[in-house]
Amino acid sequence: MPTTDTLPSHPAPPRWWLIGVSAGESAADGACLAVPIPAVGSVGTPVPLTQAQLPRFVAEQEAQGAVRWVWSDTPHWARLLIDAGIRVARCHDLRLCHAILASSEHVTDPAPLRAAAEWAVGPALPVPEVAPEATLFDLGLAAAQPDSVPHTASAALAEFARQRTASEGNPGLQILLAAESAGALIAAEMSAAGLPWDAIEHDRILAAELGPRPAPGAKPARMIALGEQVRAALGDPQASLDSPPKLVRSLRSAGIGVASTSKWELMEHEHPAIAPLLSYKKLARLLSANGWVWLDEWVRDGRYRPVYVPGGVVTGRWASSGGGALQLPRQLRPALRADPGWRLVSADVAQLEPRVLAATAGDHALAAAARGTDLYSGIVASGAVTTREEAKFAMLGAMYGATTGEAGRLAPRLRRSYQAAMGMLDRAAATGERGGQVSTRLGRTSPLPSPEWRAEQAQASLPGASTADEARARRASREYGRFTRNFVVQGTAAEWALAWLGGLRARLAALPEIGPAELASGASGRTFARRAHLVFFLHDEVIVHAPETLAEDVAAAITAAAADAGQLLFPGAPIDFPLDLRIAERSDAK
DNA sequence: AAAGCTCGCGCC
DNA sequence: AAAAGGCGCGAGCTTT
Repeated sequence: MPTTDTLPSHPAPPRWWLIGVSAGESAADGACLAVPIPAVGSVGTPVPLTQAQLPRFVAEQEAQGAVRWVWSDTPHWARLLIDAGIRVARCHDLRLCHAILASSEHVTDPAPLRAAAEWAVGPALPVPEVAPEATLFDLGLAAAQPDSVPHTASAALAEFARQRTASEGNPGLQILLAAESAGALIAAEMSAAGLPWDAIEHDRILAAELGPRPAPGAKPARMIALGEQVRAALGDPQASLDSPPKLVRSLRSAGIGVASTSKWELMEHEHPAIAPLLSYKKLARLLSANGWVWLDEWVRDGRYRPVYVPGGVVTGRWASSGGGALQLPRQLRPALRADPGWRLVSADVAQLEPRVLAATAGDHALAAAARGTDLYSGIVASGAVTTREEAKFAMLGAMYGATTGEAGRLAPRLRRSYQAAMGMLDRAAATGERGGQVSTRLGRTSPLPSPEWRAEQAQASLPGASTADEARARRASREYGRFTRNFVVQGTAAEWALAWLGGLRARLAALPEIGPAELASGASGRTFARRAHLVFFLHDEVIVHAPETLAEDVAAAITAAAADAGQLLFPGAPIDFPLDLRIAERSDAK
């Protein structure tokens, strides 16, 4: 396998340029300003540009060496560049970075950032501090969020200055801001490129499960047949299977004592109606979530284009909006298919979160268990538990705060073997139970609990509090502790994944473009038709669409980027992040 | 009619 | 199989 061990390092520190809308009186529609920022606190002479001139200007600057583009909102600005075929190496997304800094407990004076509430737009809103003297009027103002951040150059310059001050002297935060911004670029590029999708294979999978595509509004044949079986077994020809409340009533009249229609509960009962009902529910889910309607709406010209929302989850994970990109059922994986002459290079990290836990906590015993490729087998080998399944369940339970059941029973054994890791989790939980904040490795900070949560805790500690008040408050307290316990692991894992993605993007950019002869027929108009590019990212998994001739190089780049990410977050730590790598025409269902 | 809710289940 | 963290989405149903 060819190696890509070293990246061309930046010959000079990146230059900073800010791009914004020109707000001058004489500014025509679409007039922009590019403002050089030669040093902290200084601003060079702005360059006026039309929107049409912008891509070329950006490309010229990129050609002269590393630039970091500062802008209000990546989807807004990157789209112009991507459509013009221009790739930027780095950016600084003011909206996303504002969200991180305004709520970070590592920023000494967040007040100027919090006062600039016009930048607090989007899903990763910091929970506003509610001062005791705040009036309802103040709260109303704080709650009224604008639809988008300001795009003017002057507003962006002011916000950038606040952010520089806030992150000064904190290299962790600076890495996080860079990684978050790289993620925003990648999300925009992945939406533009699309995930190569074989609609015919998708239809084949649907037809095999559901029967041929029915007329609009009609139920597929297999669902009709299963529905009849269920109704016959229940002895209730009118039973509705699509409304949980009605279905519960039908099941109870047939003597099946369920309180809900969840499959876990259904599976506990022996009745001839159960098996066909579970099959029916599975098919109904497939049809409504990823059926023919989804295919028509989301797949065009052989590409599925989901909308990713970087920073959409408080822990730093991405969310998605529309198309359900983060919930694609494994069943449909075979519909992911490379273009002719291309390959899908897929990689996922084996047990990312426990590895991150071992590295963050500096737990040598857990790091030793992770030494091989399978951390859970390593835990078994250490003698803490007896089977791999037990190890997995106990570890997930420890990170999620399980107290009962099998995971709760196994917890003490992990606690003995991995004191540092479990101690870190317990401290994070204790902080959350008190209503405090915790932070990830690089400094993303958990939100404060809501004012209602605080009121509930305060109520329970009053002299006249009822036992019910106390029990409710304790439950809410434990719940928040489970959240902060998980936050430190999930959030740091999300940072590792962002660093991996960002590093991979840089390495892919260093790979050659393919020549016109290798272009797939009909592909010349596509974005990224000539180079290996990211097409999918899901928490601990990436898929790169690559020309066949470059597939091995891409695999090496993915591996090297994973090693880089580990060193960036945990320099010198004795932990690695092994990958499951596959090069194939189709993504397999695993 | 639209908006908002819960349920259930897909992903990690 | 186990029930513990983070999500998005569609369907049904209730409220406005």
